[in-house]
Amino acid sequence: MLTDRQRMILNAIVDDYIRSAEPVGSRSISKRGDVGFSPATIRNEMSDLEELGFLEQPHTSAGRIPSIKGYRYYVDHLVRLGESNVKEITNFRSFFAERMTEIEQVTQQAANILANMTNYTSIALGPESLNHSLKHFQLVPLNADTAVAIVVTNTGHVENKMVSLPEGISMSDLEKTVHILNAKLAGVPMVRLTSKLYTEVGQELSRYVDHYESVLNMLERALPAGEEAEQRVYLGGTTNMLTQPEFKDVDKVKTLLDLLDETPTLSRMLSSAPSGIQVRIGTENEHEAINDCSVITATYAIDGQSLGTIGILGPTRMDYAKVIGLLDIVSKDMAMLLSRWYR
Amino acid sequence: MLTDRQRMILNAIVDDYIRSAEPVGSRSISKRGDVGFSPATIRNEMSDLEELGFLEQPHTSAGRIPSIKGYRYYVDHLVRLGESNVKEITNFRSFFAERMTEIEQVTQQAANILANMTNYTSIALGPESLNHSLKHFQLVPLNADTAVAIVVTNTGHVENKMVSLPEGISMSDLEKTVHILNAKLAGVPMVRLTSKLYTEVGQELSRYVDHYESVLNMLERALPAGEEAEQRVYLGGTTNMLTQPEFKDVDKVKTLLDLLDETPTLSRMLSSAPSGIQVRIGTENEHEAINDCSVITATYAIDGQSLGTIGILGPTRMDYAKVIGLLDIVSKDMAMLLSRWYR
DNA sequence: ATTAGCACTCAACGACAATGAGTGCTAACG
DNA sequence: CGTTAGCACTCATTGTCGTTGAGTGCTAAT
Repeated sequence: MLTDRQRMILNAIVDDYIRSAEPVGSRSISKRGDVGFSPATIRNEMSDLEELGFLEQPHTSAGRIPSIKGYRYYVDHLVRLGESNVKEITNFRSFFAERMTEIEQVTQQAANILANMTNYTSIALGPESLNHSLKHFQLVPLNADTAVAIVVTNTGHVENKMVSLPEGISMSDLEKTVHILNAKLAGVPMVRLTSKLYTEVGQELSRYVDHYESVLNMLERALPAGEEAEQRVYLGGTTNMLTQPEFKDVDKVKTLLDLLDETPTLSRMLSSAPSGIQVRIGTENEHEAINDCSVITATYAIDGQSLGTIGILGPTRMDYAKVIGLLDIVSKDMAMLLSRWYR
Repeated sequence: MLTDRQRMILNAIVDDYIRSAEPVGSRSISKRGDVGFSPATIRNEMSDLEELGFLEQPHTSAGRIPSIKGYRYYVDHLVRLGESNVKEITNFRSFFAERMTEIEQVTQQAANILANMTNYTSIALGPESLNHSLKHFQLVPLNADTAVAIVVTNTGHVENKMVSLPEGISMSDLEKTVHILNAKLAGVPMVRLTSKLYTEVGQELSRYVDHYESVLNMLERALPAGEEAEQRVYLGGTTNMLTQPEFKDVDKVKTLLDLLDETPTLSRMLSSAPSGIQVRIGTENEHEAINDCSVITATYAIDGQSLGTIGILGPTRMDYAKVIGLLDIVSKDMAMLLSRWYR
């Protein structure tokens, strides 16, 4: 579709624009050296490239900037993933050498480090706790009518919630209840807890415990309901975008930051990403607020089971080579790191 | 110190400036009606007020704006806390009518609502968990060498942490350990846990459990260490500031948002607030990033014991009357709401 | 096919005048 | 004597108008 020379020129323009954030003209390309043609020749090619939709001109007497289509071609065919900064990677690994203990911490840290290394904003989606299974359930009564319900998953994730106890329930009944629940539901996937509660626990409960219906009701409220167990979203470097020249306008900043505050939206955005690395450029993103941003996501997995997603949000003019390389490595590292929890 | 007329004029200027964000001139004051003098007279007074340090002039041919000292006088002597928007308050209360179950949720919600009502940024400091005492301790083994340690306080707050188990410890020893710890430390204030661990639990443990030293060591890591149990900070309306005209400069925005990301700094800032309502105007704040902001904090307490602090961060030109009134009511409501947990 | 040459376009910048909101001062007024 | 009308003055803001220079597109020469 494109001649070699056109590819070279497109590549040069995108590279230059990524560095400078300013429209690049024929002369500066010519001077770079790697395209050995005169400005005039390059101009002709640029004109063609514009006609083909790979370039745009902010106004007649300015240089060219890549269009969405141009970036897309660059990402798909031109970007070379040079040995992504070795120093930074070892840096990343050393951070995690001291074994972190909480899965949440690991994810948050990874997000922070990625944001620091790239100077863009990072968004990480923790492992879906719905894939986990119940390890242990516990009720800690605080006083006569309230208790804390605690759920521990096989991965060490803990959720807790306050529940009000059925009136007049006895301590021993409470203990029996917890015992039965653990006996029957340990090992059950989190998603199926509520349904299994009725099929498995119900009758057993009715045999040993008074008012078993209200107890059952209480238990249902105590267990994390499928929907509300939203995947947690971790953000890193939210303010990094403010250093990018494309965000010198406060209104733009506000719409972006407001989007970043909407956890459910982010969650949906990332969880819809396919496995492996995906690049969504400009208007390829659904949300208008980031129509001049790009989002690169990497989903990591163990044995084909997806564990989580980590993404970088930057201006369309972002350093694709660096970010893709980094995400590739980091996502693989994450999978390794997390494998501890998933044996 | 000031004549009645000067007070009236100062009040009018601050009010006007708070509304308009623009230097206010003698003519506009005169037209307001509540100061029945000609522009010329007002000009003379304004000149005096400037000499006294209550007003400032951006440049010779502009109106006046209040100085820090001017705001201070306004806050201390002039502001009238008119029945702070009844609708908004009932609004606030109805939000909490449906009893929230988690103390964290309550605080976060309060922060969000305050931010919405004021259109400024709110910062809330949760109740210090250090005042709480141990209700229940639990170890849930995940596999042969790791377990989740769970600590429940008397207020229903749950902390959890992963610990690696001493090698080759038996299940029954683990159970004994947990049992002993609960027997000995239930009711002990969180701050004293670690110290009591050695004095109270140590020898008991040595009597019943093998390798009791490594077990003790593990327990110490499992309990929340005093320092790391930082008070949690809840933010609301971080992006609200971006709608304020004083933040049309992205650099300013960045320094502010960066400050808001530093949880420990915020925590220190709020926790140093005295009981009751405090107003810190402009440079009265230590941090340079908010030298043109004001922070109003309210600390709420039950029976003289401070439970937490809630604050509003806005431009110096913020609506003091509204915010102070609101904070006063909200902080009292918070105390009531939380009293449930602290009986 | 490539490139030198040239006319043309247009954002960015600076100079300059016009505008007008606001002041300070002086003199008049009740 | 306190108040106010009048007036000259200041200065940020706005708009106009060349100038500059980076960059293009086209044509003709190589």
